[in-house]
Amino acid sequence: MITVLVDGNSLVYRAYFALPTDLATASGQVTNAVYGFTSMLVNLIRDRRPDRLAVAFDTSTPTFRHRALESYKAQRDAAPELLVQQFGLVAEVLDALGIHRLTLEGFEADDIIATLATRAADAGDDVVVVTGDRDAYQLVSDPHVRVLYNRRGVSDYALYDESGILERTGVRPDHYVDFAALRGDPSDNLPGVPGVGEKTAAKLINTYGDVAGVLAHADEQTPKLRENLVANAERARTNVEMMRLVRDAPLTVDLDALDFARRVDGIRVRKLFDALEFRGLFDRLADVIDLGGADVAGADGGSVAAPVDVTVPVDPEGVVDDLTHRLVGDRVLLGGTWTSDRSAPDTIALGVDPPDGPLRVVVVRAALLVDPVAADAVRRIVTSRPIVGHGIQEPLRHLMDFGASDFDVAFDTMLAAYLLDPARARYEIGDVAAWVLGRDLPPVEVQGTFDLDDPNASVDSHEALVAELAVVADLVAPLSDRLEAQGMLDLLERIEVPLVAVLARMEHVGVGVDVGALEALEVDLTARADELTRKVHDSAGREFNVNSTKQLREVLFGELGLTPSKKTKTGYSTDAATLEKLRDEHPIIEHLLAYREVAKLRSTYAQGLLAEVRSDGRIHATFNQTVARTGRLSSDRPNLHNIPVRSGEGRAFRRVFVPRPGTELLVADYNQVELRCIAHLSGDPGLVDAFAKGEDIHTSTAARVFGVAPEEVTHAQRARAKMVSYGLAYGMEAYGLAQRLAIPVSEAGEILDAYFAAFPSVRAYMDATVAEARERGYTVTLFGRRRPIPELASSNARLRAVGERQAMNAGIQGLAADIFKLALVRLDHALRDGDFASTLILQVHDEVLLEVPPQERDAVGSLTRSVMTGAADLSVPLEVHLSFGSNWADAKG
DNA sequence: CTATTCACG
DNA sequence: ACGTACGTGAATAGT
Repeated sequence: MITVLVDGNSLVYRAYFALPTDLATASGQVTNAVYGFTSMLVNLIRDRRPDRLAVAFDTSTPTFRHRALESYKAQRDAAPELLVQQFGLVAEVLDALGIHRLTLEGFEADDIIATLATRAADAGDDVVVVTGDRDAYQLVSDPHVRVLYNRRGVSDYALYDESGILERTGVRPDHYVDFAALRGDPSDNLPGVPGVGEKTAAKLINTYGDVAGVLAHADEQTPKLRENLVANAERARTNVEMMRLVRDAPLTVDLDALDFARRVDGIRVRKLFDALEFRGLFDRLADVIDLGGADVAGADGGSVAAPVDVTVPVDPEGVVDDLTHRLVGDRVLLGGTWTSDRSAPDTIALGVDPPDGPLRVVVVRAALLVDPVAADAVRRIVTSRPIVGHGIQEPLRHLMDFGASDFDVAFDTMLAAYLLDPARARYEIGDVAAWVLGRDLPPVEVQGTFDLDDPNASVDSHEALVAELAVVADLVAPLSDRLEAQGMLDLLERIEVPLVAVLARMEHVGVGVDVGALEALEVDLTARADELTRKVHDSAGREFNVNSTKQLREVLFGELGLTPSKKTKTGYSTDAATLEKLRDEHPIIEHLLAYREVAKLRSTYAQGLLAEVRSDGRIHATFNQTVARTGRLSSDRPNLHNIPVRSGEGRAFRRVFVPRPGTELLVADYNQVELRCIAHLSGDPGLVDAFAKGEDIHTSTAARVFGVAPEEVTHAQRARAKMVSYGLAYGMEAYGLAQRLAIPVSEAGEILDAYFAAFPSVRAYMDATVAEARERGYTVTLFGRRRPIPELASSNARLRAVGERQAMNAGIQGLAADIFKLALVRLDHALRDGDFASTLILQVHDEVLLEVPPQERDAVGSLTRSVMTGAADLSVPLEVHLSFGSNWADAKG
């Protein structure tokens, strides 16, 4: 017997915030929460197949928790009006679906669920509690109960059993309440013990068993922790009472009354869903429960299906057979699906498109590739002929796990689409098909063989994959034509396409991390963040969430009466530049700035990077080739392009990036590549000359701008010149320069004027670039890369100014990106052609990291330098700085 | 999901 | 009078 108990309040609340409130009926009734909740319910019925099902809600009467604590009451009263008015509709949906709604005066939905879960588990049911409230973790102490926890949105769930809770929280479910009481729960508006986070709370509870035990042993803790425990003992005890769910609430409903019929009055449901305008939901519902015939709708259009010959081999021998006998052709189509964390493939799809017959596809399930014979067959196919696909980087990265390494990528439809319009948010195959071919993904008529006993092997489940390969084959020619017509085919074939395998290899290899050192940083930063939080609270005279700009605003500009400077959309800004100006007004500012720095390092870098370290002790980030509108690459999961370097404190994180044993790290970076691009593009004699002579560019710029001899240039003048040079690439104005240099706008204006007087061609270039872009509607880099700038045609002057700055920047940043990409491709090829063991592991816009065995040090050093300096032939030389080291920080010196 | 803040080139 | 430097990604709070 499967009993599913849903916390209605929690999920309706989640749905409301997950979906936009412009989801409404024609008459204006907002339905986002009802819609989201109903959708969750349908999925729940589909995935869990409940025999018993109930949804519990809070009532408006106060409970013992409200009586105990004022602050507890405050938060519920804050529920938005647009949400409150949807609860009635939620009830209507549940009634129409024959799902029991439960409420109990004086108790919350949680308590009803705790009580029913306990009863059902005692009766031997398998209980699944569905909620977005972590308090429910405590219920998993019963082995018959699991929690399906809504992490965020309407579809991101995790199912926790006892070991899941332990893994997630660090404590067993029966310890959860005591753990949470120490740590506090912001979503319940219950603060915990200051200085005690997840880690400390888990350690304490696992050592002493419960809050009482921890308090009894407060003496044995470090002085600060002891002090905090003693001072907040009462709060911790109260939290336990607040968080402990009631398992014996006086519910009169009988378990058997919760049976879920799975058969409803379809007409009634249809009427309600029609009124709510839930068309798609009704169809989905029809798949999971019996609507008594009300779901019979007219057949849809029915376009002609392209025949595709698909096989899904069920064993390694089948893989070998199908690949060798069925995939005979000149090129191979490649696609696949993978796990959501991108750590492994689920399937690899391989196809051929013979000119005289239907597309032939073999869908290989990744599980079969553990067999070396199957893996070898796949490897042979993908390394023996040109590859065509849509977003090939991902499958290539996974294929490298199975030993494939030399790829000949012929065409990638995703990259082609990106070059044609780099401003798109997504390049899904369906979007590109609609855009280029003017049609949706074709329905495919699947013929072929598969194992009837294995649902995972069914051809149907691979339909999308097969349709993708079919469309890819159709897209190559039209995309090539368009690129050719726009002069970008070369850019695709000579830079973007060859780069795919290079990036896949870098992702596959990953970068080594000293996990111990990173953990030590986290511990240290956590202690300091806690300390600084206390100092901020002390200075403020009260506790508040320092991370909340809203609360911080109240403290700084309300209670403390400090002077705000700039505004954001929602109120006064509290950013670092603002705080910096207030430094002398109040001691809280110094603590705040210190806190911000430490908190950033802790959350984004210490915790963020640790979470990304794979079991091989390395981080395998993704390098995106179709994200940045300028042609740059971007990095995510994690972003390795913004590892701290400017502050000494942050630089510690570069020390944890280490080469694999037996190798050194080589860092090669272009010297002032964007400024050199400006020099080349503008042809400014002064700038070109300075670079040609190998002068320190910022010093010689300062000399010209400030009218002094180069050896007379002061540090401040050089710093100002540097700021001007870089600001230039972005279209900076006097105001912006003044802000950054903390000087009057008039003075900044004089500096800019002096700059343009010294380098007149630079201004001419900027003007010409903007004019050309306005004319064409897009900019073009030296390598032919285009960037549309629609803002230039806007009637809004502000938007137009934005477009002008983008136009100025696009040619510069884009050229630098093109040069760097070409260097990466050539360097990778040179290393592999030369049979070096050295490998590329990371790139950061103008910098590349390699792991180099000591014996290759000299050869790879000079190879890297020559490839990078030779990547483009500009009117100024490209210079490259090389350094070796045992970590990223050392190799920067 | 949006706004704010902050890390990098 | 108004805004004021380009391009990214991640964490957090709050709606």
